[in-house]
Amino acid sequence: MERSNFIKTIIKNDLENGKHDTIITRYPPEPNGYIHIGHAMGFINQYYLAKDFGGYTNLRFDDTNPVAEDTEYVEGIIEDFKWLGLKWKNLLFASDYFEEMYNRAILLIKKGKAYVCDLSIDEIREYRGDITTPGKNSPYRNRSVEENLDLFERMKNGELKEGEKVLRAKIDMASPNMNLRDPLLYRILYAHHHRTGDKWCIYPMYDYAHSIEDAIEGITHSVCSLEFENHRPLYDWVVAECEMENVPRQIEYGRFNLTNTVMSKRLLRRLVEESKVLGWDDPRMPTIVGLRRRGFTPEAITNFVLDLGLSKKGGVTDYAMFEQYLRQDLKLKAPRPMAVINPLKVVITNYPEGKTEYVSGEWNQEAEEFGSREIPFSREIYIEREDFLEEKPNKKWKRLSIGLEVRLRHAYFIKCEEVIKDNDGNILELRCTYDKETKSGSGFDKRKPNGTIHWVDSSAIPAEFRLYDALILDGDGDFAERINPDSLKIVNGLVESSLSEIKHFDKFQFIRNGFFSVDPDTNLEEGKYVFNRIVPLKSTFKR
RNA sequence: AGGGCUAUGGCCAAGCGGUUAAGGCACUGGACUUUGACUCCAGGAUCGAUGGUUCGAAUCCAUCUAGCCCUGCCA
Repeated sequence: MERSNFIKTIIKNDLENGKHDTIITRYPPEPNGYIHIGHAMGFINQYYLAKDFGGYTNLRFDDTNPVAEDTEYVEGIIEDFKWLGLKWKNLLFASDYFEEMYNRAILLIKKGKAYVCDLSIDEIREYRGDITTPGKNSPYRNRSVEENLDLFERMKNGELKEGEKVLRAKIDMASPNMNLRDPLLYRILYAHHHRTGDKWCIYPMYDYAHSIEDAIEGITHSVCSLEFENHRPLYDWVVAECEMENVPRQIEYGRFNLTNTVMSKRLLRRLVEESKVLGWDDPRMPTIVGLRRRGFTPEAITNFVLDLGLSKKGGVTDYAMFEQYLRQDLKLKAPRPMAVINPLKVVITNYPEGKTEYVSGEWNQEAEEFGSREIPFSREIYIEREDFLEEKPNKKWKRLSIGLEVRLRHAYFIKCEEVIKDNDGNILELRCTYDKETKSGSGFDKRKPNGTIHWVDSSAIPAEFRLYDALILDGDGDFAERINPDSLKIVNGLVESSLSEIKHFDKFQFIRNGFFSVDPDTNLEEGKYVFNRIVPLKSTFKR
């Protein structure tokens, strides 16, 4: 709890002043789609806000619009939040309170604070006025309490058609805050609700429902994003006029965005529907299912969100910051085997044919508990094509070139003697010699190699590597025109044979290549190995 | 009669009248290195602008500028 933010300050004060003894927050997703990292940020913050102060959080589905919502989504959302390691005291639904909301609406009517309005949707819009001109009172605004009660009853009983009438709060048609111009409280909807079925045909609107939900649950701090700031007066109005016992305080924070991606359900849906990505769980998607498949861990996401902080300013955070949290998380957790993504064959001419020896390599030199494995080494090996240039381009070049000697990690120094090319000049293979004296671990220090490169031998397993890049390119303007056509590259390479028994979602740091996660497309029986690159390693290498 | 909100180095973000204005990411040097990784060291802002209050202001006041949100029977 070292890092402070304005909401923590508020909570701390409320605790010190004795306004509250326990802090209760809530996260209220609408079950109408998949959640993304922006939602995760919301819940993670609410969760730790309460937890850090000894309180708790409720997960409450805001299911007041049956037209858009579905049980399928609530299950998906729960699964995603569980995977993130989030915990909630109560799993609730706005629909749990429909009865209570209905009763409070009647109270409002009796107090003369709400009325049934017959205006059509277009008329309501017209009467509302606009930003600079005050609205006009609805001609139905002054109906008697008895008439309102009767009409509202008939709305509830299904005696009216959709759109025929609505229940409205009686506040102020001239308010500069549009939300206070007699906002709608209930509308008629003959839609099947995923939980209440056909029991109701009137459904409460967000502003009315949300306030009551929070109050019923005794939420102390109702945290939401900035766009609800203008709704706060209405939120407070509902809580007060409905005479709710608990008075929650709504606090708004700025949402965060990440560079090189999009964070809106609408846009994400478009990517899926227009087949710009393979689905909601495409590893390029910022959805939780996407990030998970890509290989991001709950710890990396949580630490990132917590360190990001919270403010009223929102903003766009560098994707690089997010990547760094993944590297930090996996640094000591992932074994570090060798994989060659773009193989170039190397024949070690002075190594005996048919011979295979085993060299020892620790799985992770920064985490000894991983131990080590024996890596087969033989006459034919493969190195990364990018690790060879015929001529050393500059003094900084720390890889292989003709006449140069490099260390094969965990094995021997090899020296490039000859390049074999086809008729078009493409490099087919390299002929090298090795020096038996230089074996790793032998303590050989007579010469310094030109660098250390990774390799695999001919027992390596063919594998598919999926390399991801920014989904959305930098720039302004329509995001559709900034979709990166090269956000996914699929290449075929090799991984060392010790990875034969991997499981889906296993994570590795392939030496010098980056962090990878085993994709669920992997099928060992079929010999199909698929690795997603989560993030590359940082590099100061410049050509 | 429009209202609400925001403004601290490239990006997040602490700071709440007296600090050499935290920290992370990014970037640039350098050390180390069997990953050009990791780790370690070094490097940058006077706080949107302008006035004012004060012995003293990023922190208080005024004005201005820029950006975001609000006119769904969505949430």
